[in-house]
Amino acid sequence: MEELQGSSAAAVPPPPPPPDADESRRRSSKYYYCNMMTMNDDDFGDEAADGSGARRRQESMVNKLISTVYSGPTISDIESALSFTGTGGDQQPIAAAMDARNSPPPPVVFSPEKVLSKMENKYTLKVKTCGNGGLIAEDGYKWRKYGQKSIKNSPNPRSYYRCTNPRCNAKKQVERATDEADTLLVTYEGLHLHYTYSHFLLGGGGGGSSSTGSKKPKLHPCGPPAALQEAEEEDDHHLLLHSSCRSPAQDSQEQMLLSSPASSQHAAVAAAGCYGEEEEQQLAAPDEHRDNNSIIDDERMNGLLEDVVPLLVRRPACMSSSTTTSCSPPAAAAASPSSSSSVSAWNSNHHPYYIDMAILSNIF
DNA sequence: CGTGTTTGACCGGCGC
DNA sequence: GCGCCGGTCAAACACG
Repeated sequence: MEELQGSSAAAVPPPPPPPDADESRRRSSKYYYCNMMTMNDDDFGDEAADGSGARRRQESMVNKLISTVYSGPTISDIESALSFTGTGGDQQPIAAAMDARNSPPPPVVFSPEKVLSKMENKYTLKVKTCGNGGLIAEDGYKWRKYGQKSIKNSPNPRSYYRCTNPRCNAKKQVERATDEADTLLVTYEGLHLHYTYSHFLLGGGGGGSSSTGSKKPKLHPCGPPAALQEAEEEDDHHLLLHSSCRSPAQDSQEQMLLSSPASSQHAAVAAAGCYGEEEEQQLAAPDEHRDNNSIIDDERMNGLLEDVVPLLVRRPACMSSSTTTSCSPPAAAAASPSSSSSVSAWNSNHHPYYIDMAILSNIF
């Protein structure tokens, strides 16, 4: 099992200290996670007894689950960070998100440029290559190489990649580890403000990759889940990125989320200026313009959707995993889209809160 | 012909 | 101010 490198540990803000040793123990306990997943109403005390129904209980459970087993920033944290307007201009966005968890939301004075710049962050992941020497950095995004540099004191050159989406500022640097020939150090910077390309492909019948799928798949193709499945079958050490592990059920979740007026991520993206003015208006009042499905389709075509949350938040550790088990839910769903068990489990909670179960399932 | 890669040049930050 | 270094640009090139 690959672990996040020290550099990544430095890049990713460490979780806040646990309130007590017992809490720390429980947080690190898989047993606790399992118990959380099987909690009944009694576990939530007043919240279960206030009569607000299963929805509230689900929200409570989800919030409690996240706040307990996932010490990193969450969707709501990102929202809080996006609306953060504190005077500490140097404050890291993730740190802001972390702080936001323990403080009431500040007044919303939105500044897209400021927020987007604040959201820039770097984190380094250690990625194993596959046996044939190729890179299995199937992170679901499409990268364009724009430079390569030989680095001092390093025998291996560093390659620079940029997301091909013109409205996305995500970048990454790839270099081979000096001490481990089969390991690549991938440094991500910036956010993807769009779907993963594999997400598109799920609905497109697979085969090929994105709009330029006919091109040769070199270092950073965005292979469809089917390709990932094949790769997985070929080599147990292949990496399966969360973003490449989307299941049809996830699509369903996202569509449901997007259909919801309370789609906070939509709001975040729209508010961040990632949509055009017309798009924002349509998002604000979709019923006045067209049905939700057409909106979703158009937005997919524009490549701008819920992926405002960086991989850092969504599950960076997945990349550092050398096994496929860490992504088992989506991987299983991708491998067997018709599997009712995996899909139902993955889609068991139709909830307006977009809880990426891959995050939870890969924490441990 | 469109798209992506390669690679030398250029630029800015930083230390001395 | 100078040189080093990392990051980016952009023209040339490769590929399907």
